[in-house]
Amino acid sequence: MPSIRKNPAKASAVASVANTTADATRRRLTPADRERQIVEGAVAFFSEHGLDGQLRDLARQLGITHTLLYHYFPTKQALIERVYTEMFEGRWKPEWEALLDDKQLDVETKLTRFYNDYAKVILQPDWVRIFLFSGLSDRYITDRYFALLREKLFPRLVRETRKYRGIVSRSKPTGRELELLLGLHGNIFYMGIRRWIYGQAVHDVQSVVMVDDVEDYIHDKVLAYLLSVNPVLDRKPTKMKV
Amino acid sequence: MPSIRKNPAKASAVASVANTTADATRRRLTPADRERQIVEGAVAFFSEHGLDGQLRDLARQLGITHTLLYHYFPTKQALIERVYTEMFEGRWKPEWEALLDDKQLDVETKLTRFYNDYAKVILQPDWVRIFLFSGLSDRYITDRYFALLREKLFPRLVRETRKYRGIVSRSKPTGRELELLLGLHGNIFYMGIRRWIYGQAVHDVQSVVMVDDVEDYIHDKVLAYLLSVNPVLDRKPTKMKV
DNA sequence: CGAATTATTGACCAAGCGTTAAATTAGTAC
DNA sequence: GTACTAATTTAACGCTTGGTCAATAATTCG
Repeated sequence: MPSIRKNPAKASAVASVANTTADATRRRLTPADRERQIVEGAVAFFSEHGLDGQLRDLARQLGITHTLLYHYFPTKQALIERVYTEMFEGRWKPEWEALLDDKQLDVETKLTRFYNDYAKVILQPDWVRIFLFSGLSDRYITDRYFALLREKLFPRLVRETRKYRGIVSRSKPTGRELELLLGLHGNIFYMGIRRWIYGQAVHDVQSVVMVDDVEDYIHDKVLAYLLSVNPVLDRKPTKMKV
Repeated sequence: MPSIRKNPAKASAVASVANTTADATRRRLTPADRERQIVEGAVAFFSEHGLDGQLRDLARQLGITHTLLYHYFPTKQALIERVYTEMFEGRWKPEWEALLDDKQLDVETKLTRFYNDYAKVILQPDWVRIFLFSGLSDRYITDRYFALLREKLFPRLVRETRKYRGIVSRSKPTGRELELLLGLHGNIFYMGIRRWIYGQAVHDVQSVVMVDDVEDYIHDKVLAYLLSVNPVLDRKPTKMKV
């Protein structure tokens, strides 16, 4: 076997893409570091190529061989699940619940603050794309995540909305109540879809920036939701013939 | 070669799944029929398994060999593009433009009627799923489709919204105007996402029916949009410190 | 420095992929 | 029936995939 380590320079050149640390010649990271690197690389990689992306490509992107991945994760699915828990379960902030439960703040303020901070977490390419990839395949993460929302978020938002309307009922939310609420929720998520799925910033094709305006837009959407909630929910569902 | 046509019964048994016509033993369709069958099968298949789905599986689902697909479509991509044009380009109704241009009807009626009919076209599993699959991969169809919307739909909706507000300006829509409008648009599309991507009818986990309520929900959403458009667009974008 | 540890690699496998070409067989016309 | 056409299948190629395992070499510790 005349293989004398073909060309270490090539490998590290590729590795430098993912390597945050400057040292490009270093190999043999400590297991903890390597594992971190793999997980973070996997997030970016799966986000772009989907969960069907090839491990060899991921490895190449990290500047390692694909077999090394198997040293840290027994199977591809294990790596994927690790990505799931790290990205989604781990990013839910309990303080959001506290914020929505706060008895001092008014409803508009709470909703605006919550969705602004929430948006900072979920309105990111990795989050949005992996979430949809999962929804389109086995729904492993979307199912778990919606269970989380149904338990910790939606009841609070329904309660706050009712408080805003001057209603104190603790009864099961109606279909229209939830539909309107999910409208707001999806409205905000749709900003991410447009940007990182469709690649359409739409409101201004030139400046894909939009970052600065996002808080204003979210405030707009919360306001629009609250403004509509009374007239719409009081409306008789007169079926309009089409 | 001792192959005496292994087991024709097996093949046609599988075929019967996709075969609408009763005759299960028939093989050798006319080219036109076979091509239709392939395209329709491909729509359902790609919608479920994504555009990376295997041709062998599609063929099996149709009860034919995968090589026969190549007799009708030179390459997999050709088949996909055929699906694209048939499903998306072909389903845009020019009458929608006429409806929105109608000078007799009031804005609320027009928007409600439009989105109700539009929803009937796009709020279907094949449409939503293939659209997102495309957005997550090469964006071939989403790019083309958004070009369509930007040309034929959004300007009309902006114009109608302004008419509703009592404004006649023909100036380029502002970011907030479009953001609000796309909010409505995404709001409706999000109903499809919830149903066929997340598998969450959410408003009532039991009855995944919802079909009857959809018209009411859409009317709600249009109403909510129109109600919010004045207060929101008149609001000073005072950056709320968070 | 030398030995032990273990992170990392190269070669390999079986299965599955899109695609091509030749063989077969169903339908049709005489 | 026989011959012709073309729809359909069988067979096979080249490539990629997730996964395995023995060999290699960087690091650590005495």
